[in-house]
Amino acid sequence: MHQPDHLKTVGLKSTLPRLKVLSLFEASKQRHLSAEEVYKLLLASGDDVGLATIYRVLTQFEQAGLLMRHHFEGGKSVFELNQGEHHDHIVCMQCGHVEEFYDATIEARQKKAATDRGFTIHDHSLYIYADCNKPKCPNKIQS
Amino acid sequence: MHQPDHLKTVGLKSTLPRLKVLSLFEASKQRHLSAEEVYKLLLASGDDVGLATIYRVLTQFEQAGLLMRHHFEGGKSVFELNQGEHHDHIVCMQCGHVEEFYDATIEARQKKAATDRGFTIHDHSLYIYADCNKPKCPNKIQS
DNA sequence: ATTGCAAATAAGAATGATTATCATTCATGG
DNA sequence: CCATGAATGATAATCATTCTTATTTGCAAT
Repeated sequence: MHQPDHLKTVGLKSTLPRLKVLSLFEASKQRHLSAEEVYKLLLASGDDVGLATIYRVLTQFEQAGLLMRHHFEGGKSVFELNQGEHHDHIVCMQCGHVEEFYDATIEARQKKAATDRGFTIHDHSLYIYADCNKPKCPNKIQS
Repeated sequence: MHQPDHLKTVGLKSTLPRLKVLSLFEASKQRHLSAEEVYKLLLASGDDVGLATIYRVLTQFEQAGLLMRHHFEGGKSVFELNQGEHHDHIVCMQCGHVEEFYDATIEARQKKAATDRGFTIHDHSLYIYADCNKPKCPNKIQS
């Protein structure tokens, strides 16, 4: 998926903490992780990386375009691997399950809404909050 | 705009702090206010309401449907009067200027995206981050 | 291999937003 | 008017995040 020196190609030195964080995102079943979750997962696998470093590295990865930051409800940021294609999110308010979707019409209408008002669009965030109605939905938010 | 006992109709006692906060939103030129801003504006007009009360009242108003809470970038919540019609927001990243818009197509496509995946939609948030390109844009975020 | 220095790290203090606590005060029904 | 429960305000607590600082590391040039 990544060359060992992929970090260098984005202008970051290949340090152990950064490699650990990156491979965690590549290996994890959960696409969306918060700083706290990354911290705990690394701890659990024996890699004791300071929480401050996690925050720094996540921010660096975001700036480098490796990760994408999302502000879901709840005041904490979650990150996901930026694997090319843009998409928006549907979040289940019961179990926290996240599904991604992309709708070209929505994208186009957004651009139009912005340019019609003289704005130059930089970015946008669209989150749909819903119930997933899955039988497996544990009906509680996973922290 | 509001009957004097409008608060009662939503199950809240008509207390001074609540009336102050409500009329601030009704009077203010800025539709979007944070807790801190409400606090300072009330202070400035001689009404010394505790910050904790502001937070409490804003949350109560949100639950009562009087106010709508938004999570813009920057980690703090902003509130606006819930005056019926739903709309989304374009936020200028330079000056913080906010404009509202409504696009029926976007709304419809969102509903479709959710139901197509078996979700029951509860709510959504769509923020477009952009440059407003206004000559008056002071090119810095207003805190 | 050694040195030097910028970059990176860990630890914890500091910050900013928000919530919890709790004694006091207030609003409202009777 | 008065009791009673709700609301308030001052303050402490909490939570996520950022900053500070001392220390360590990467790595290129000796």
